[in-house]
Amino acid sequence: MKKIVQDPDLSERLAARGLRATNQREQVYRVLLQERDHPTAEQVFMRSKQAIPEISMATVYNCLDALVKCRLVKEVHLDRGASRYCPNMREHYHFHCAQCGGVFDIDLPGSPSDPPLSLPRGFQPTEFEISVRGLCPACSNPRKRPARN
Amino acid sequence: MKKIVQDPDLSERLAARGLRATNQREQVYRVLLQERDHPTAEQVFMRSKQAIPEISMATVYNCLDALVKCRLVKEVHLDRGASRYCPNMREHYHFHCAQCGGVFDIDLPGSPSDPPLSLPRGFQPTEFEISVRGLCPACSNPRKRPARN
DNA sequence: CTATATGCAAATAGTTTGCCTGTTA
DNA sequence: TAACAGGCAAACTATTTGCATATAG
Repeated sequence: MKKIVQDPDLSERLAARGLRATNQREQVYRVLLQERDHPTAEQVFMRSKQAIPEISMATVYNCLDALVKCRLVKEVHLDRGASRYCPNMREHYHFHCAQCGGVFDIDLPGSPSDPPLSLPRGFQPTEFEISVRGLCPACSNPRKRPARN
Repeated sequence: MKKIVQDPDLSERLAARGLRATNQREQVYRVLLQERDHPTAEQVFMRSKQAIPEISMATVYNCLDALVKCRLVKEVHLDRGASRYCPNMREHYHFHCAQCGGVFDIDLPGSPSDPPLSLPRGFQPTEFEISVRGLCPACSNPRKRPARN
């Protein structure tokens, strides 16, 4: 497929990170930016197919890996199961609702790039991954809005 | 296999949680308590075979699940890849060394069962999982002790 | 004696790889 | 036009399941 339309903004963001701007990469990134619900690779695949029907799962994985490696996207691991992808690069953690399955970004208190936890002497942290399970506001208040599932 | 030896301490701990005390369960739990290096199911399997050569991988998974469900053991998710298992039930988080691969338990500051993070109004946390990647003391100080890998 | 656990093998989910073709820079 | 990306199918890793037999309580 020849490249038909290219989104100059997305192309530039990719190029700025040293990534070739292909339709597939732009589409995968666009999908992540559009619905920030922390989709799995499978979900990204489904959504991307709407614009590029011939896209393959392997390409979706390749694109996601490329976006993660160049730090435009974060890979999120909640429990076992499929990795989820998140284009929010601010320091934040994830709240995973046990009832509705929703994943919420929650900003860390304190100044950015300030370690959210103190570590014993000698440990040099490079990356934090924090996830909290429980009930989100809607699901913990069933009178106001009954929990779906 | 008839049960030959039973460790009264482990049996009781299992029974106290409503679990039948089988040789396999005791052995799996014993393996976790002996070397607290956060082994994968595969590693638990290998070590358990030394005492019970006929133990199967499916049984190891069953035992681990049972131990996790009755809250004698925690399942730990570092990056993608195999789940790891940890018999330390104090509130703590994990430091995963990017160099040597070691996993370290680090106690949370503050009083136990005091939420380690503040959550926005309405979120009801039940479980925290915190992992930090980086270099452990030995690996971040290569002059004193060069990093293996 | 009965509910539950084990062991085996086959099935599944998620992800990765090899290889050939197509496209970007 | 060379290096890199895409598509397809097969491989792989971690885990789960179905079912017949064995065992704990």
